[in-house]
Amino acid sequence: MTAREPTGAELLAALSALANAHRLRIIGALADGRQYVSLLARELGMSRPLLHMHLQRLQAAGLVTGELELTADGKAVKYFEATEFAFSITPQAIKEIVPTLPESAKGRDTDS
Amino acid sequence: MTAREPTGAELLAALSALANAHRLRIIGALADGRQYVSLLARELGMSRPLLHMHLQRLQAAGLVTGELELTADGKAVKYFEATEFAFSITPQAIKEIVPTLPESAKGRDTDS
DNA sequence: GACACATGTAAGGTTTTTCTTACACCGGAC
DNA sequence: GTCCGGTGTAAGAAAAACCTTACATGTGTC
Repeated sequence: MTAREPTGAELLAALSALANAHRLRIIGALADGRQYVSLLARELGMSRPLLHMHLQRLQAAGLVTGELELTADGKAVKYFEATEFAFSITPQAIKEIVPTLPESAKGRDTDS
Repeated sequence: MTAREPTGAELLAALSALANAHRLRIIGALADGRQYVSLLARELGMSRPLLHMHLQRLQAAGLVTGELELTADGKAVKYFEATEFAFSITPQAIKEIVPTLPESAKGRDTDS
């Protein structure tokens, strides 16, 4: 089930996206199933624009996916759901992805 | 071997601490074994004060531990090592720690 | 038409994080 | 004493993240 080991950039993006209490609650709320933005905002007690921003951040990291749908009565509603990610975070795992981090070639030894 | 499931605050602190390329490299460098600050700074190509700050952040999250030692020639050197943390990050795991997040009782819907 | 409810986004301010520079201390070697 | 290498920390600027308010769109209902 483990799709593929993430690259350094991907892991960093995921960790950054999850390093926020609001976004953890969003993922927690979506763990059961998909939900649309306005209702999710009411459930979580946050403003729509704020939720929108956090969802963008989570989607950019590949942690959630959004899909715009049209209900029977013609309303446009955007449903989000959590992707089935699974990260194992250990010192050893981090050590292995460090070489794939961006600008990891930056810390060159003293070439002077 | 899994010591104990982290609380929401602990997980959030760990994720926040790991959401940084420098700190990932620090953990990666310490995955092999302990090292002292000045040498680690040279290896990673960053200034001592900056490394000091990042180590403080990692230590505050419980991801590294520091120990001040005196070498045979009387120098005071501070060694850091990575703790043996292991986090499994999945939507379901996040859902379970959400209730233990600080101020999680804030956005509570009208229980009615 | 006005209203309710869904979407999105831009502007702006506040707060947090990040990083550099500069300073302080201690102990051994020259 | 001066130099070197280790420690720590404070001040302040720069950058990024966070959040609110306000505005824009569209559709169905009254």
